[in-house]
Amino acid sequence: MPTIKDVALQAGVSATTVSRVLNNRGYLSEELKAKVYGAMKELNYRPNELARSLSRSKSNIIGLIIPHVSHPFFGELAGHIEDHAYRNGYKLLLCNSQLDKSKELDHIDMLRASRVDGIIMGSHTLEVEAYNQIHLPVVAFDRKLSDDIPYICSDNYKGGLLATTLLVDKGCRKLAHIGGHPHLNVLSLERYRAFQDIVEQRGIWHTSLHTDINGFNFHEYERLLEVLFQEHPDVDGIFASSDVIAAYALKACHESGRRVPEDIKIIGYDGISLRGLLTPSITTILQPIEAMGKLAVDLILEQVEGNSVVMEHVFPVELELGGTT
Amino acid sequence: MPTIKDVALQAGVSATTVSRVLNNRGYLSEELKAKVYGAMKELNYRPNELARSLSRSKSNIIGLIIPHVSHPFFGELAGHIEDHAYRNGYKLLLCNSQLDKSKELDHIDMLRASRVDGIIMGSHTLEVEAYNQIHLPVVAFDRKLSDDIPYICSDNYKGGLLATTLLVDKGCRKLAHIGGHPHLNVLSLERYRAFQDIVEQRGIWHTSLHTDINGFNFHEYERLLEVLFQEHPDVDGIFASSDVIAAYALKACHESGRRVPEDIKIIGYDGISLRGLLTPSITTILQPIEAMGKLAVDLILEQVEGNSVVMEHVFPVELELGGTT
DNA sequence: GCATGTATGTCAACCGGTTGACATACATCT
DNA sequence: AGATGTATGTCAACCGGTTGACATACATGC
Repeated sequence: MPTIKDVALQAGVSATTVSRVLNNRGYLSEELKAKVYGAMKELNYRPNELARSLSRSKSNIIGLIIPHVSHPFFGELAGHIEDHAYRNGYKLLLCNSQLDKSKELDHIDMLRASRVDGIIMGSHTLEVEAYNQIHLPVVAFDRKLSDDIPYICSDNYKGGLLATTLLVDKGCRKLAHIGGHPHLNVLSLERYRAFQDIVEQRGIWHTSLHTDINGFNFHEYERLLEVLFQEHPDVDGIFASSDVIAAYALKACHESGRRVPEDIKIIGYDGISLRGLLTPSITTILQPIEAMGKLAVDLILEQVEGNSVVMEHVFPVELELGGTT
Repeated sequence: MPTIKDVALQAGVSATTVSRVLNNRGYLSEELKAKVYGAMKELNYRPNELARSLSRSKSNIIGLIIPHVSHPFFGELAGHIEDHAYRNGYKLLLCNSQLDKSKELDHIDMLRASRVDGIIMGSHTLEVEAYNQIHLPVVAFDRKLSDDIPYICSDNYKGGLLATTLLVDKGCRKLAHIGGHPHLNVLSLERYRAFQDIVEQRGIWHTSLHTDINGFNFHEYERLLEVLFQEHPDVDGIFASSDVIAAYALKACHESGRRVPEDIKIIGYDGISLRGLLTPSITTILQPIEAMGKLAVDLILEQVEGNSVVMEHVFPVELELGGTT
């Protein structure tokens, strides 16, 4: 690959001048610019971003750590993040943590070594201390990591309220909740808190199952549903904390001869675009995924520019009625 | 962030020595290593990968260009590629082309400027010439770009054969094929060729619709199905060139009161893991997505190491019977 | 006639590592 | 005693850009 010196030679100017043209600094005649750009084109020259990043101490790379891109929710989120980063001249380094602590730590280390300008954490299986030592712009999804790491989430409590209320109002009397492990300190647990508040307040029978709602091991969901129907065959309403789980619940109902929504009702959470693909389409709580991804990038950029940012970003949720309620 | 000089100072050795320890070059006593590693730990030091990459002329980054990660097939593929790249000490720079020529070109340019060690092309909307000018290790999915760019695909013709034969054998007499645009020079068109060969050979009525099978605009699929059922309400078999399209076909059938598989049969292609989520689960042609992603990374690594590689990699496909046939 | 703005050039330091060349010193082996 | 292996050090060049300092020269305005 040609270097700036090759371009300088070709154009008959100095390397400094080429750099000036490249960065539009100082006085530059149209003539000179044409000459330099011409030489670049002839040599098919691209400035070495590694060298630029090194001398500027800025890589224009954002790191993204999520459980796994193959999970529909995170795939969509990652897609929006890449789109928005690209529009702002940033590149995206993608990391799947697979919800494995050592992998997540490795990835954080690697991103720091790569001198990314910031990290978006969609996975956070570690202790808060680990995140405080990053010393880089960070944005977290769905978890408050510390007082100076901004976080983005949907209005989880409200979403849980809407979902549970709908099930109860539609006549469900034996409710099951399927959500994340309580020991993971994520904000989506608020959905469960809302569920509990409603069922207890209305005196409704309920049970709750826990799993990795952001995991990628979909077979676990199938087993979970099996267990649920075995232990509580007369459950008539399920609030699943992700659309993927809701989809598996729907499938389990079909396979066990339960009619949805007549015998049992199901509501999910997330609003992944694949929700419309199912029959019946699942009732769900919509999170504004695109806006959330876009904001994550913006919050990194603001921090990169040294601006102070608001720490808490709660996005409104919306109930979307489908055919499962 | 501390530099190698800070570590050297802290450990009371020279920067060269620290670099030696870091890269395990020359004679090093355990004592010295302990001293240097101790200093690194104290300072929370991470070598600057930008500087290393620059001086080694090797970034350990692989670029991946796909239509969009939010498309389930490419999300899964990207997931496996990241997993395997990570295991080999490589990082992944993710790019969504959105099947837009200028975006794809921009991304190629950007990856070249970032001095990635290789590019995996899952999107290729440009003319072959554009790819020949990359002058970097490249691997393509589902398209032969030139004589020296290795490519990976499934046995498309065989897949098309299996799919079409199944529909015919199960009694379908009015077949529709939904696949990619013929002007895109992709190998998946072989699926259509197999379809044509079978239906013509057996003298079966057929029609064909074209769309961006790798696109992300799922609403287009809905419109397409609407058109199909309006123009040919008596179609009794659909071969969709992706599972996502098959899923939309299934949905359209449900909504229009068609019974699947009694009134109409559907078969997809890809074998995305979400296929099991639908009811009935869709019959499909399985591609070994994980193995294909893994090979893409391996082919880049082989080229990076200067080894010659086999150019054509056709993976076997498998028919998976679901409930839609 | 001098200040100011425009247009280009050279030189060297710097970003943070890597690497080859060379020096030194001690231990061991023959 | 000399060769060889082990262990560390210094120095400088290099990767490919960026940037500040400084020099020069011509045009224009007052």
